[in-house]
Amino acid sequence: MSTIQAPKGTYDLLPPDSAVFLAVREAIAAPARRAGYGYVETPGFEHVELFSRGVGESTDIVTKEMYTLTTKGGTQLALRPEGTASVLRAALEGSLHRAGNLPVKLWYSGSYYRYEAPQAGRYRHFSQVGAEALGAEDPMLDAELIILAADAYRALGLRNVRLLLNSLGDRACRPVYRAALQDFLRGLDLDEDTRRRIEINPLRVLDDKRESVQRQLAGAPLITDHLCEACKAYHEQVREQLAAAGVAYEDDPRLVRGLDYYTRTTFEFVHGGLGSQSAVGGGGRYDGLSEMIGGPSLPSVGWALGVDRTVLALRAEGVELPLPAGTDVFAVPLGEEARRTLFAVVTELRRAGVAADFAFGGKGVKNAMKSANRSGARFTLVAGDRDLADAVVQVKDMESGEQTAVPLDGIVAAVKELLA
RNA sequence: GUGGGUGUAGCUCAGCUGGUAGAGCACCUGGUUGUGGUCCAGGAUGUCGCGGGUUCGAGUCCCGUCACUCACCCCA
Repeated sequence: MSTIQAPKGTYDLLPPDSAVFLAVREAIAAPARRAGYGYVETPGFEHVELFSRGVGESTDIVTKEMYTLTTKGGTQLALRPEGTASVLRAALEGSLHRAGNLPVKLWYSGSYYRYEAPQAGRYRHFSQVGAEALGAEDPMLDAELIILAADAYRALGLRNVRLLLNSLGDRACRPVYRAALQDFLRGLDLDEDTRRRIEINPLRVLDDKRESVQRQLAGAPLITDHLCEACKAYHEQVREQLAAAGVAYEDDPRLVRGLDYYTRTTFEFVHGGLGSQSAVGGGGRYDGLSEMIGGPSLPSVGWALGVDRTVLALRAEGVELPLPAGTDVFAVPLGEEARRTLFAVVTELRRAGVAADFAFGGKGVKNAMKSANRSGARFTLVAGDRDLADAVVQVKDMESGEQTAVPLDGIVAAVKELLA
């Protein structure tokens, strides 16, 4: 046991579990890639202002959850707490929006950092896969993204993911609603922190999970009743497309997300198996974000799905992903000459596309066979002096236990044939 | 930041009102001079989180401390 441990709130991905994470990442990204989303990768840290202006000065993320650092030159940087602002910044900086092909569709996968008290499903270093579609105001685009996410969860075999849907309105109708909500909230019996939140970001009070607060919110004005005609029509079209695609959703007029940049469509995928957390993924439209970080008007929509939380959800549902075997063939040599010969065969097999491994370390046969068994290989190649004298290799089927001699000079083709 | 729970073998954990540490699994060796998974026989393994105190004696009681974990807040 080493004295130095991983920092609080972080985790290592080790075999065999790491294979599940890899598969989840791949499964979440796959639908987006098929839908024309290109891969984007941005730095792990950015200028602090990107997040303070983008994500919002009043959000928890910016006020208390960012890892910030000052460079030797005095530049204020922050480890990225989320992906959208970075991706938008990168797209603007790379002028992707001027290539004349809107929307710009991008997907990404990476690590994010928030300084929070860790608990089940919530880490200081976490992993998410995201997709963003920049520069188009089209309800079908909102629907496309939601469908892609829903399809990703379905492909993974998750059955109990629920989709919550809401619209937060736009520049025209949100301020009116905001004021109405503030009026209502000011009349409630709330603690000091929450009262402050009423003035800064009243919508987020709706998100408070405390029973004492929720009870008082029963009669709160709903955004749904305050949407302008344009927003109402837009939202209706998103819902229509989801229904047409067979994606089940629940209208949740209380759904508010923790980032300030959302407008109109917002959604959250929730799951009951994550401890006290519920969101496995979420996103929405952010028509004003580009301007907030100094860019042109670029109405956009996107989501980010948590990889670790998706893994938790899979575990909670008892879903076992079909993971490809790591090793197809395992070679067990007996003696020095056989070591050289079989090592060459293993190299050849790998070059021919067969996952092959070798008994390293000069272990005894019994031990080497044990390694072969643990590798999960379908076949084991065994060879010693006797076999080499006959120019053959013993090919053992690890399921049936049957073993047959195969000529050495046709071994790769023969093994490929057996695996086909 | 605040509260609860837990720290004993590689892993999961047992250890009652204090008497010098245990199980299952995993691991290793042999039964099988060149064969795994099953079976049988045998074997190794611990600063009982750390520091202090009480005691003839502490894994067990007391104090402190650290770590992990869950929950509040918030979110992926």
